[in-house]
Amino acid sequence: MSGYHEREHFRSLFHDELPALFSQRPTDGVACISGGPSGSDAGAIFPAVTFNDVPLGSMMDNDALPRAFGLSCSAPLDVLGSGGRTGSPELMVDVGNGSGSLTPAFGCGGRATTVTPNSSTSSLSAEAAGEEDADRCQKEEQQEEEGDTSKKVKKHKKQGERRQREPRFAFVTESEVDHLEDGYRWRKYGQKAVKNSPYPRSYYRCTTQKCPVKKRVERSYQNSTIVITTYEGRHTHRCPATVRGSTLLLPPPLMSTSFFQDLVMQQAHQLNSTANQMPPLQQLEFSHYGLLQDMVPSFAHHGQP
DNA sequence: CGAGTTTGACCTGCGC
DNA sequence: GCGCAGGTCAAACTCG
Repeated sequence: MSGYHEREHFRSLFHDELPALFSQRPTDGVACISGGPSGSDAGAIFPAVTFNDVPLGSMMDNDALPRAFGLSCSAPLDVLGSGGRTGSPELMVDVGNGSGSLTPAFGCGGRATTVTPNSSTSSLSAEAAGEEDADRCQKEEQQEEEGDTSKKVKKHKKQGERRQREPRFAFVTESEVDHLEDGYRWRKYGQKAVKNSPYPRSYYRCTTQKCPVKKRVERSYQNSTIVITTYEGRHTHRCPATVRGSTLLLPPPLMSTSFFQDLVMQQAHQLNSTANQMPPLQQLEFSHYGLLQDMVPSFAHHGQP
């Protein structure tokens, strides 16, 4: 089977590229990338939650995943994705601090019929960045107190407001198109050349008012057909594509969203309660059509104000 | 004319 | 402290 090699291919891709994406590696009590230098699960066989016919637009609701796994923004979380060339989007989630792991993985059993015309493969990764924010906020506050007058042009921070960096989720997508259609509207606000890469990195912001979500798009310098899209933040609104009525096209749920969420939250709870033990990998095998479609739009409403 | 893109300058964090 | 690289801003520009 080629699946293993494909998975390894993307895993190595992540190891090469994600350090750049996730340059601020958490240190204490946080998760490590699957199979990474931490070696937490270097040889692990990832359990699979399988779904078919995943609309990428739904997956792109980056808010869904942390909630799907019962994690708050501050939860230590790394999600590592890998996938194959044959339209096999996968999602791997590692939760823990190296002393344990919770690794539900989404594997797609082949045909991925996406709503986007320009994607054939996608994967996902995430990071939490709480500690860094604390430091940053402290420094910002300090700067304000000191009345820094060297800022000639602008201040990035709002007065009296702590800036928090949201969790990030990186999709690795094989595509000829840089900016993948994901159902949301984005406005490009910057582009930077990336060191050691011939391809620039583009910065996008959700155009919806007061929506803080940003995303970065860059190509792999190793494989120019691979696009790495990193989402940051939570959408404060529904996916425009969904609002337009696409939800009516979704198949009826065959497994309840709450069931899945409860299951994963239960695992997370188990992990927390056995912090120093290696929890058994639990395998979830869902081949039901439309599981994620059921999961994601529903989660998109959880925790909304 | 409004929305989106481009691009140079500036800010920030981090390693040395 | 300095330099580098990533990230962001905002004016200028383009496009429909």
